[in-house]
Amino acid sequence: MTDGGIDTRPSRPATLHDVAREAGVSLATASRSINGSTRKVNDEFRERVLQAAARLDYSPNVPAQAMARGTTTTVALLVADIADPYFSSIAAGVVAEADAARLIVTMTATDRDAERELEFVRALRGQRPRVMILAGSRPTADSAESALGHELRAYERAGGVVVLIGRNELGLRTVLVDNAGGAVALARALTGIGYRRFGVLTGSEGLLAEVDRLDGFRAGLEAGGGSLRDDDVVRTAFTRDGGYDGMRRLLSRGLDGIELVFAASDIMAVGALSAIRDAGLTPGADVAVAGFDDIPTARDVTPPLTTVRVPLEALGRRALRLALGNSDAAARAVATEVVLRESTPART
Amino acid sequence: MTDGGIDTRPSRPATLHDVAREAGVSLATASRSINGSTRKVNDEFRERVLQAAARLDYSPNVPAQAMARGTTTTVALLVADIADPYFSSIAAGVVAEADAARLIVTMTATDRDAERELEFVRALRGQRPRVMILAGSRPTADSAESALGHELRAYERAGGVVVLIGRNELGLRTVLVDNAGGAVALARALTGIGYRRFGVLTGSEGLLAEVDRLDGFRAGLEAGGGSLRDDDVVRTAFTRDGGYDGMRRLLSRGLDGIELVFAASDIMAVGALSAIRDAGLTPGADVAVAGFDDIPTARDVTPPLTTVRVPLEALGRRALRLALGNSDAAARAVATEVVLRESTPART
DNA sequence: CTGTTAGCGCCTTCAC
DNA sequence: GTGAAGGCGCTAACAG
Repeated sequence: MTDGGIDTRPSRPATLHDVAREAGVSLATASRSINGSTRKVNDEFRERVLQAAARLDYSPNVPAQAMARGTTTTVALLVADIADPYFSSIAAGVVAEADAARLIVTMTATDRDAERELEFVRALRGQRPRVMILAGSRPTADSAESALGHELRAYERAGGVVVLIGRNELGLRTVLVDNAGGAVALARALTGIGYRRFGVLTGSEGLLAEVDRLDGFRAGLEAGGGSLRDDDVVRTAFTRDGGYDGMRRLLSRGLDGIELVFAASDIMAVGALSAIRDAGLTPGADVAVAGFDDIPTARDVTPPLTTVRVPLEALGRRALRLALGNSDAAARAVATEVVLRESTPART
Repeated sequence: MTDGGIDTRPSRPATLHDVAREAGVSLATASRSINGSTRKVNDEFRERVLQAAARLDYSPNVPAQAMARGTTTTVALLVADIADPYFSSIAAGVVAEADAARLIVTMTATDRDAERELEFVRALRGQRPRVMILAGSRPTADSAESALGHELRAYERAGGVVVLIGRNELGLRTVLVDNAGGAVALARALTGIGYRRFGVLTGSEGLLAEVDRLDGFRAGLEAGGGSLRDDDVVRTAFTRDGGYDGMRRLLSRGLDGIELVFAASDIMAVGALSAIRDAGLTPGADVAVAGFDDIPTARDVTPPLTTVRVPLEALGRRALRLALGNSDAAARAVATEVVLRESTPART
C-alpha cells in the first residue's frame, strides 16, 4: 500500500497463523486468546492477540474449527415450504432457540416431495450438523420412507441427533402435537354451540397430522351428536389453494345441509373462506368454517377464524431443546387449545 | 457384531480413508470416484469405490472438503423476522435458487436489531459463505452502520460476495425495489378513482423502504390532486401490531375526513383492517385501506387489499443470481405493480 | 503459562 | 490411469 490508500483487492483471509505472527506469539496462544480454552493466557498476551486480530480483520474459519474439534455448531432444519406460515413459525422458534445456544441454523425446503426430502437429508448429513430437525410431515408410509429411515439412522449412528416434528415414526425423537385431542375438543365445542351437520376439507396425502385431525374430529362429533357423512369429506391439497378448490367443489355440488366446514389446517380454511365469498355467500352466516393451527392470519381474516391453537414457535424451540438433551422437552404431546371466533357463531 | 444384530452404537462416521481401504484402492482414487475430478477413473475401480461407500454409509465431510478446497457451498441469509411473510417469501426464493445451484442456505433472524445484525454478520463471516444476503432493511444511518460496513467490506475483501435487498448503501451489490415508483403509481391510481383525503401509517425507524414509499406516495398525490396533511402521517412499528395501533390512534383521534389510509406494508394494513373493524366500522366502506408488498394474505383478508405487488420470491432469486455473477440480474430496480382490490372501492 | 507438534478429512499437485 | 504426500486452518494433547 505504497499509495497510502485502502487496499481493496480480494486477498486471502487472515489466518490464526497471521494473527499469531502479528502479535509475536505462538499459534497455540493465539488460539487460546481468541476462543478461550480451559487454559489461562497472560493478560498482556491476550490483549496483544486480540488487537492483532482486530487489525487484520481476522475471522475464525469455522469449517476448520469444526474439523479440528470434530464437531460443528450447525442445526439443519428441513421443512416442506418456507413461505407457509405454519413452517416459518416453527422455523422462527428453532432459530430463536439455536441463537441462545449459539448454533447456526441451515434451512431447506422439500416442497412436499419425498424424493427431495431424501436427497436433502443425504446432502445435509454431509454438513455434519449436530442436530437435524424435520418438520415437513410426510406420508405415513411410502417408498422413500425406508431409505429416509436408513439415512437418518446412519446419521444418528455417526453421532447426530434427529428430531421429528409432528410425526411419530422410525423410532426417532419426536415432538408430538396433540392433533387428535385438539380435534376432539373442537368438535365438541362446535356441537356444543349447536352445530350438527359437518363437512371436512382435508389433505390427500395421508399425512399423520391430517389423519389424526380427521379421526379426532369424527370422534368428537360422535360424542357430541354431530354428523359427518363420508361424501362430505373432501380430499384436496394441504394448501391455501387446496382449501379454495375443495370448498368450491363442496359448494358447486351443493352444501346440502352442511352447516360447518372443518378445514384440517388454517391455511386451507383461509382458502375456503375466499371460495365461499367468491360464491356470493357469507362465511359465518351461510356456512361456518373452522381451521386448525392458529396461524397469525387466522385472527385477521373475516370473520376471524375458529381454530385449534398449536404453539408453533414453541414447537420449534422444543424440538431443538429436545435435541440438545433437555429432557423436560421430551415430555408428552404439546397441548393444543380450541379458540372460538366469529367464523363459527353460536347456532341459536 | 458377533450377535448378528445391527450395530447401533454411535460410532465414528466413515471417512474417505475407510472407503478406500474397503475398496482396496488409494485415497486419491476414492476421492476421484466419488466426486469426479478432471481425471478419469477406471470403471471397475469406480464401481468398487461406490459400492464400498454405500456399504459403509459414507457421507463426505463437507467442512473438510471446504477446507481442502478453500471454498464452501454455503449461502448465508440474514432477515429481520423469519415468520414475517415478507421475509419468508424472499427466503423461499433464495432457497429455491440456491437449490438449483446446489448451495445450502443458512438463515438467521436479526429481530430488527442493528446490534444483533452486526453480531450475526461477524459470526456468519466465520462460516466463509460464498454469498451473504441481507434482507432486513435497516435504518438509513446509525451507529452500528459503520461497523457493519467495515465487517461486510472485510468479508468481500476476503473473497465473499454481499448482496443487499432493498437498500442501496455501502457501495455493495444491491437488488433494488422500485418502492418510490410503486407508491407514485398507487397514489395516482387512488386519486384516479376519486379519493382525495389520505392518511398514512408508516414505520418509525426510517427504513429506506418506508421513506421511499412515503415520498413516492406524496409525489403521486400531488400529481393526482390528493392531499395528505402532516399530522395524518402516523409513525408506528413496521409490523402487524404496529398497523393495528397506528390505525387505532388515527381512529380515536378522529378520522376527520380521511377517506383512505395507506399503510406502508401489507402486514401493517392487515393490522389496520382489524383495528377498523374492532372500532365497529367497515373497512372499504367507512375507510378505505391500501397496503404495499402484496403478501399472500392480501387477497384473503376482507375486503381484499389494494396494494402494490413486489415480487418477493423473485427478489430472493434475483439476489442470489446477482451474487453468483449473473449479470442480467444486476439490471435496474425490480418493477412493482399496483393491484386494486375491494379495500379501495371506486368513489363514484 | 507458553510453545511444539500431531492430527482432523479431504483435495490435488506431483511422480509413477 | 493410479498412488504418495503435502497442505488447507485450527485444536488439543504434550512437553517445557
